[in-house]
Amino acid sequence: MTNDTNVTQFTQKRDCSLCNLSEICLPEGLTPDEMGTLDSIIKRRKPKQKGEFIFRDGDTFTSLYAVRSGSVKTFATGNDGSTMVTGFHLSGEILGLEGINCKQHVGNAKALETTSICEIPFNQLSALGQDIPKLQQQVFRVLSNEIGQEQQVMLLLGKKSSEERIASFLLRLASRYHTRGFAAKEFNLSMSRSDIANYLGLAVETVSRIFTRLTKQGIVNINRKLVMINDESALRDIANEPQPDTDKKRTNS
Amino acid sequence: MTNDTNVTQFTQKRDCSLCNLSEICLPEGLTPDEMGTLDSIIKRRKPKQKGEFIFRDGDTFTSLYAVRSGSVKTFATGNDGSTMVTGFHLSGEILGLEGINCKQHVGNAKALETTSICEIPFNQLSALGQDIPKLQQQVFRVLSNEIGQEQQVMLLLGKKSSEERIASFLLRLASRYHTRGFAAKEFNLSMSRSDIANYLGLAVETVSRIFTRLTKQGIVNINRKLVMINDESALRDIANEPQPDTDKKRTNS
DNA sequence: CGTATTCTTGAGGCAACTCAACCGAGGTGG
DNA sequence: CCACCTCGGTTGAGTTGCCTCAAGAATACG
Repeated sequence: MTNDTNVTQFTQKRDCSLCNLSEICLPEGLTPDEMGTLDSIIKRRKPKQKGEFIFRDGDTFTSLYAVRSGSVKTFATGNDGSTMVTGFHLSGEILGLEGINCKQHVGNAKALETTSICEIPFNQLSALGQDIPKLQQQVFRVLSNEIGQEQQVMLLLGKKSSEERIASFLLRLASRYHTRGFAAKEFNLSMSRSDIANYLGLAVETVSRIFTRLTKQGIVNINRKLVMINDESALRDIANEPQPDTDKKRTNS
Repeated sequence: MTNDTNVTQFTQKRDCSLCNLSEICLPEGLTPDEMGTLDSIIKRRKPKQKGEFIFRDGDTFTSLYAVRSGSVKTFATGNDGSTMVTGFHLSGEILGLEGINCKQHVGNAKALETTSICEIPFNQLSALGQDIPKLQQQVFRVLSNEIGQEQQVMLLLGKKSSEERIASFLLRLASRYHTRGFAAKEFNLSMSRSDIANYLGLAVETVSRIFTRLTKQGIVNINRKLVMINDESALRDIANEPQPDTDKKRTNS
């Protein structure tokens, strides 16, 4: 869990089998052979620079996109031109799932930093799914997972206060970084305050205020883009989320 | 309740091919042969009465459930015991998609009225998907569609005012009834005000107030459970949603 | 450097919530 | 048949959390 790897290896390993994300990405659970077949359809283009689009609203849907490194935001553009952030995506996550239904992307995806992407042509993936049951299951699983995640966000947006939203957001980011093998207690926010605010349905000022409040309380330490979580338990309290079961006694009081 | 029509034909047509929902449900686009194969795995149990559960939070996931008639609400139960409505589901819609990922249902589903359900064992569906490409695609499509729908709700919850939420909600219901061949301008709310409020992230009182306000303005006519939409265009204005691309302009104001 | 952008901080207003009372339909039982 | 209760829905009054507006501070960038 070091940070030195920020010097992105351009000479990235091209195969899924060599990618350290294969455990949490699409290939999870495939045999080496199957993974090789999957590999053969995946296109790996040159990394996107910050601000570049992966796809745009209305683009014809042809592929899913897996984030290999870096991060991406997805957002919709309202009829009035306003933008509405619908998600942030870290390495190992799949983008573009909304497009399958209508063969057209609904929303935009843009790199928040230098980001490398694996492009997975969907027709070919679908065809492979016919031959490799486990792969079909994986696609189902990824789609289902996305549905579950979004329901979580719906709950957050519908029921939680501003402070709860921020706390949940930070915890969720921490947990996702942790899953990817990065430090969970110290990480960088690759998105702006205004992206965060937009995503959480808050005003920028509110996000800023709560960041400073939580910092003053010593629960976290947020300075510019750098987040340190000092008291995860307190944060979880604020977020109104159950403590993880690492601790034997659950909700004694 | 006026249950005269509730004496539904218990002897309902059992085959997808005879179901008037086949156009919008899972079998959409399958050949008669394929539909027959799909049919063979579908279990049709006796209808659920109002208040009965289809599945509960934490239940082992084995099947998807298609609403054949009636309506269903899905809801999560918070750690504090509070309930949070995550969706309403009409005929032709598929429930339980969130469960695929972890082989366990996340949330509850409960009939809002007498409701008949087709149970689709997922392992068998998945296996059939291997043999019937079009079926695999359909499952992908249904999952993707759910993702898109949920993103819409996220937007609604994150950015819209109470009035916009109500208007959107009514329009969406109308449109869904329309798709199912029911009248779009006049329908029944099978869910309570408090379910609606909970779903939309509002207080019951707010829902009530806006219903009466919209009624006084003549835009709709909401009396008890019965909704009539008098001025769809105005409602769309309030919802801040684009007018449908109909050649004839309805707004002659 | 100067300018632009992002972030922070403060003051004030309003939309939606909470609290509380009332209404009306349905159901129950005397 | 009416008295009573319950429960969902409506309405009003007062409160508040978050937004808006405005201005200043910090940082990025050409």
